[in-house]
Amino acid sequence: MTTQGRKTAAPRKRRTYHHGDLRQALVDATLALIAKEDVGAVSLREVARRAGVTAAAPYHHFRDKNALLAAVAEEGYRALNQRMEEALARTRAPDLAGRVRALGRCYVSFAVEHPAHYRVMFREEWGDEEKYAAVHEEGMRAFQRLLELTAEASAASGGKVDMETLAFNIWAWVHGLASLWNEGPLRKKTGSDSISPLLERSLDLLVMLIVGS
Amino acid sequence: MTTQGRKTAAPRKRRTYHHGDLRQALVDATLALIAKEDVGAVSLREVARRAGVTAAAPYHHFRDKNALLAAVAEEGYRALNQRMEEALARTRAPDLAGRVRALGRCYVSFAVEHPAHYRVMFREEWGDEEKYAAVHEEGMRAFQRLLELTAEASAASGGKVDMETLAFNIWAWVHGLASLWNEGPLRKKTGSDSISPLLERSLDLLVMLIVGS
DNA sequence: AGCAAATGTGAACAGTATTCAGATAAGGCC
DNA sequence: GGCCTTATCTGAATACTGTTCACATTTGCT
Repeated sequence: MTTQGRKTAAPRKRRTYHHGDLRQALVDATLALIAKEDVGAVSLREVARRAGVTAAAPYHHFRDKNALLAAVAEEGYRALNQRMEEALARTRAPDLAGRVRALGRCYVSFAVEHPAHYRVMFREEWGDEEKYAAVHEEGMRAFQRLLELTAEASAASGGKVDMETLAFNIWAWVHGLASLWNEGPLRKKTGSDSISPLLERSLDLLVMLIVGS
Repeated sequence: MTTQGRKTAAPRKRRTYHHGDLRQALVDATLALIAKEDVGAVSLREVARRAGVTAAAPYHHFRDKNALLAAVAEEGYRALNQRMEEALARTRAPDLAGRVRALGRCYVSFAVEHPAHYRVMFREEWGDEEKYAAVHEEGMRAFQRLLELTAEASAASGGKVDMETLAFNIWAWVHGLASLWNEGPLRKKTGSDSISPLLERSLDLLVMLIVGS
């Protein structure tokens, strides 16, 4: 890759031959790398280096580089799910609109506060459900939470719009918002360094659509 | 990367020492590669090989690998712009809703029909406006087209929603739809192999929001 | 204590981006 | 035509990468 003066230093000396919790250390190091550069800039060797271990060691914990990235994605989904759960529990306006707001706000906030995690969560790689079953399961759980809301909305509208279509579109909406913010275009065009103002106005529109359908 | 038996054959013999139009040949080869695998699977050497040239030759046409990808992105934006222009011209229901439909349909169709191009267009890399000015300019042109529509919509609503917020949200919406389709989740959850049905229902919702705002 | 399984090391292989000096062709100028 | 500057391409070199392998070291179980 870039021929910058990457510190090729040997891994830090460990006192013990065995690391202790290499698996998590690798996941953490990976996350740190993605955050600093890009998911494409992650090299297994650099990850191993940061964990204080040689390049071959990770293969005792992950089938290959993709499996390591999948573990990061899985961790991301788990964190998102937990956050969504908390957000729903904490909502003091538990009517439909209030919960839609809470969920949407929570989703976008997560993506914007953890762009590294978020980017890894959406990769074509995880399309193979058998190979990456864990990623799929956590992802499904999040979507399910959304479906519960749109089922209500759909029923309230007398079934004019079916719940799946509604769920797909809300998902696309917030995903697009988060992605375009993280990838740059929106952040650049708004000039702001916080997505909050735009997010709140967007939630207004979103609620408008839901109750008006 | 993968240790599959990649054909490491030497570049095809050319009659002429100079290629003729290496630059475009490289862009085309890159596109073909992205389409077959992923943007991460593009190697400059393989691109050069397919163009029948050695690994160092591309450096006379592009500063580095990123510059080559940027050229692909730029070409993508140009194609999208042209398509949007045609779509607007061809619309036989030129009222606001009709044009929003046309533009949205055209945007998502492009992204779904050219996932390779589309994926390259949205990379954080191009954030540096000075380095990748051409990419930015073409991207801006597309957004401008959208702003014209939302300006009308905003005015029609008596300014209840400002045109930029509206533009951002419509963009996020269609971008999310296209991305989630291309990355897999939506394609998988709908079970369909065409986005058309979902797209049309989504456009219904989109129009509902616009005229109802 | 002893042994099998889990976890680490080093060296190897094939592939990658990028640079550089030198070879070859094209195009303008006399 | 001849000549020379510039653009383009080659080959070899450097420093990376993912992955595999035989082997070393611990740990946990009996």
